[in-house]
Amino acid sequence: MTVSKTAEKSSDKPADVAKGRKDASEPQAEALQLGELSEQLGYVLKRAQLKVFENFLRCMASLQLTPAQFSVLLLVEKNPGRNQTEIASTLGILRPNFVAMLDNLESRDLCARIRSTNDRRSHILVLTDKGKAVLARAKKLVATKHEARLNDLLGQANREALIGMLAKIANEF
Amino acid sequence: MTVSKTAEKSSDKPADVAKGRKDASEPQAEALQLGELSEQLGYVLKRAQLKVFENFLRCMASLQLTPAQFSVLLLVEKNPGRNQTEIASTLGILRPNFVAMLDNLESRDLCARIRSTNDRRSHILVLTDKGKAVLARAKKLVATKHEARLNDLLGQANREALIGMLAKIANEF
DNA sequence: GATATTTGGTATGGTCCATAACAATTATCA
DNA sequence: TGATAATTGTTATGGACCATACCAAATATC
Repeated sequence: MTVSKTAEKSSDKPADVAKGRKDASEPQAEALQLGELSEQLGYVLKRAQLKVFENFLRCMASLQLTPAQFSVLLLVEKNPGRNQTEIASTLGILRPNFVAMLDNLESRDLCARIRSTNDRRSHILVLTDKGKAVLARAKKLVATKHEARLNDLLGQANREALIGMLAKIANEF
Repeated sequence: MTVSKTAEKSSDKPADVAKGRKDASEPQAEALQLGELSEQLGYVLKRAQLKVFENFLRCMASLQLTPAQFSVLLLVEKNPGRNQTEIASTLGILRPNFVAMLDNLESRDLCARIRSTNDRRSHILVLTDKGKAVLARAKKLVATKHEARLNDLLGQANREALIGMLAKIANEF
C-alpha cells in the first residue's frame, strides 16, 4: 500500500483517517494516547530534566544563576586552586565554551581568574567574597525551594534512591 | 578581602591557592571533589539524560533515528488521524520547529502529511509502510539494546520505580 | 636547544529552542 | 450573510548550547 497524498477514497483502517478528528462522536480535543512513550526511559528522563531546570531557574530568579553557573560556583568552591581546564572538563564543558561562561561570572564579580605562579599559562579559579556570599544564598534557595520540592513529591527515601539511580546511570551507562 | 589578580603575597587559605596544583605532594592530576554537586537533582539528572541519549543514538545508528524522531513515530503510530499541531504540542515541540522535523521524516518516506478533508488547513500525519517497518525494528532495538541495559544496571523493580518517579516529576514538578 | 604538548582564547558552524509574522482556511457573531 | 477573529502550517530570525579547528604564549620533552 502506498500513501495517497490526497486521500481520495481512503477507506483505510479506522474509518477514514484522512478526515482527522472532527467526527461528532468526540466532543472536544481529547488528549492523545502517549502509549509506549510514557515507558521510554529517554523520553521521561528528558521531560523530567526540563521541568527540574525550569523550576531551578524560577527558584534562582533573584540571583540570576543558571544550573550550569551554579555547578561552576559549587565546584570552584569545593576545589580551590584549580585551573579552567580542570573545572570545565569535570563538568563536561569544553574549554572554548567555558570562556564565555567565566567572562560572565567574572564580570559579575562572582569568581576571578588568577594567573598561576607555577604554570603561567593556566588561570586559577577562585570565588570572590561576593561569589561566596551569592553561592551561600543560592544553596539555601536550592535546598528550601528546589530540592525540598522533591521530598514533598517523592519522600525522603525515594528521593535518595532516585538520585542514586541517576548517578549510577550517569556513571555506568 | 579582595582578590588580587596577580597574587603577590597570597598566603591565603590553604597554602597558596594561586600556585595551583603543582606541589610535589601530589603525583598526578587527581580527580576533583564533586562535593554537593553529586547530590544536586538537576546535575545528576542532566548527566544521566545525556548518557541515555548518547546510548540511544548508538543503538539506533543503523536506523538513523534520534530520540525525538523516534518519539514522533511512536506517537503518530499510536494516534492516527492527528494533525501536526496536536502531535507536536503533546511532545513539547513548537509548531515552527516541527516543520523541519517532518520534512526530514517525510523525505525519508517514514511518514506522510495528508491534507485533511474536514479542515483543509491541517495536515493529518500517517506512518508509511516503510515508517511502520522502521518503527518496528526501532522498537526491537530499543527494547533489546537500550532499555534492557537499564535492567542489567538497576534490576526490573528499580527500573520501573525510576520510570515512575521520573514521570511523576515530569508531570507534577 | 629544537620539537611537541598544554592552556586559554577566538572564530565558526551546527543543532535545538523561542518568537514574530504571513497566507490560507475556518470559526464567530453582529 | 459578511466582517472579523482564530487556527494551521510555514518561513524567517535570533538566542542558547555544543563541537571543531586553529592560534599564541608558556611549558614539557628529548
